[in-house]
Amino acid sequence: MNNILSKVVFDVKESTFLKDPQTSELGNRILATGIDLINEIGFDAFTFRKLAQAINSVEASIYRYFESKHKLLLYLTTWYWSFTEYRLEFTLANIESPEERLKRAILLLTSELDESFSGLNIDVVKLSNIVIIESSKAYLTKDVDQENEEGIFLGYKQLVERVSDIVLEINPTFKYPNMLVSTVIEGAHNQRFFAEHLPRLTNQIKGEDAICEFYLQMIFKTISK
Amino acid sequence: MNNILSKVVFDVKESTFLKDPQTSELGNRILATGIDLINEIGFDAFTFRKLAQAINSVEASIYRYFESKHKLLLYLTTWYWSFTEYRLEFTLANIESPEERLKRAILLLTSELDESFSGLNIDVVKLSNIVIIESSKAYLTKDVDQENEEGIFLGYKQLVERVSDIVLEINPTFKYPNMLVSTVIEGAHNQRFFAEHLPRLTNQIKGEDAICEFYLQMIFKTISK
DNA sequence: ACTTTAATGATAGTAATACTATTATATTTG
DNA sequence: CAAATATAATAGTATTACTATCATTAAAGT
Repeated sequence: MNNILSKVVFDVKESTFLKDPQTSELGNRILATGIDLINEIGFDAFTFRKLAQAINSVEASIYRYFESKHKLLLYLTTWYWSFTEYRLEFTLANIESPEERLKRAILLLTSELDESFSGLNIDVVKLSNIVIIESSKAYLTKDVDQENEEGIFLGYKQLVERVSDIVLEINPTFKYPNMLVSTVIEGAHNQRFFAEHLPRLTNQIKGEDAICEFYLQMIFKTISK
Repeated sequence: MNNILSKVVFDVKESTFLKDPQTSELGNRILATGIDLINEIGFDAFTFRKLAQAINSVEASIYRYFESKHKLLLYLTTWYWSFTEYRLEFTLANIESPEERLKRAILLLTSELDESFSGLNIDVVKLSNIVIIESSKAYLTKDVDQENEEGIFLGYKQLVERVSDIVLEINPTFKYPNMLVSTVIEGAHNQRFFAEHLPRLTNQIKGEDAICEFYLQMIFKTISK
């Protein structure tokens, strides 16, 4: 799907930015180098001052795009969900069997992103690592309710509901589709993190992607009648 | 189990504190009021200055107990895991059937803590809310590896492995017991948070604790042959 | 009772963070 | 060519996350 991507714009809620960073060169540098830097030093140690230095600019200029580093994180995660939903639609296109659709969806949501996508100024491999480690910090705050009202999490909810709908196609009486899907998405992030840093909390099996395998089994068994 | 608790000491790794807060009056005030304050304003807005004011003391005194607010969070979460493991052993005592043991374990890990436990100077209901919202921030940092080496997450791993062992009793060929259990623990936290703040990511069903029900079903179906 | 020690309080200070404001300069657009 | 816009440069503020020093008080040892 590589070169199609240059023609696609991924939705990001306007309330995450003051000025759309994709519309200027500086804005794009903020995104690209921001992703690099967060990846390298972690979101907690990341500051706009450090980012400004890395792009040979100044703090004040970055603040014209983003109110705070938290808003930048929201921007990046919502961009990622929009990107993921787009990939999902591609993956599901022309597939009829709901079981096959669900399988493909779960694989997409749980596997490691390692392909590079040309035509994007955003390094999605690095971004997906940021999402694994930092995205929960985007909502685990005292501002969730406010930000939720502003619609910031709409993309994430849509993604969850899209997959939930496939679950319901397979088993219309299953009572917890959203719970199942959000458990899988967040769980897969956690397990990737555990595999690298706290391996006793997970299981790694040589020659297979245990995380994908586990969640595939889990989801199909759980929704079976 | 109420009054037994006053005789029990829960393990907390020494590397989380400089001076054991449970051994002094000020230390205990730091814990009790710290929990209140984190609960109220959230960990991000929480500072030692604010805590010092709340207990009529000074920042410097708190720093004699904890190196940083992050270490205090580690202290609280490891205390909580130790407390949870203790409750788990109580809940499983004298129960033989592994299915019943697993059921009880899952209920304990996924249900809301709302009983109060006398004989403790720590408000475990508030602490469990902190664990739901903030505990993942304790490990989602660049210091995990270091802190893991210091043994800080041992209690959590033990808890996971204890429940994993029951899973293996029921199905010795199941390949992903730790993954399953850590998915349930972290998932239950997420779902409690979603139920309150991002309800479209979960499913709520009148008259039942959907979170417990879901994870019970999920776990038993997933490990079935 | 007297002395040492330990624990806390009071105060001060530093470097970094998370911003806001102002002005100057360069670039684009109408 | 004028007006608007974007960025850079500089400065400044309040808060955070600490560290250091010294005085006071309380407890413990002899």
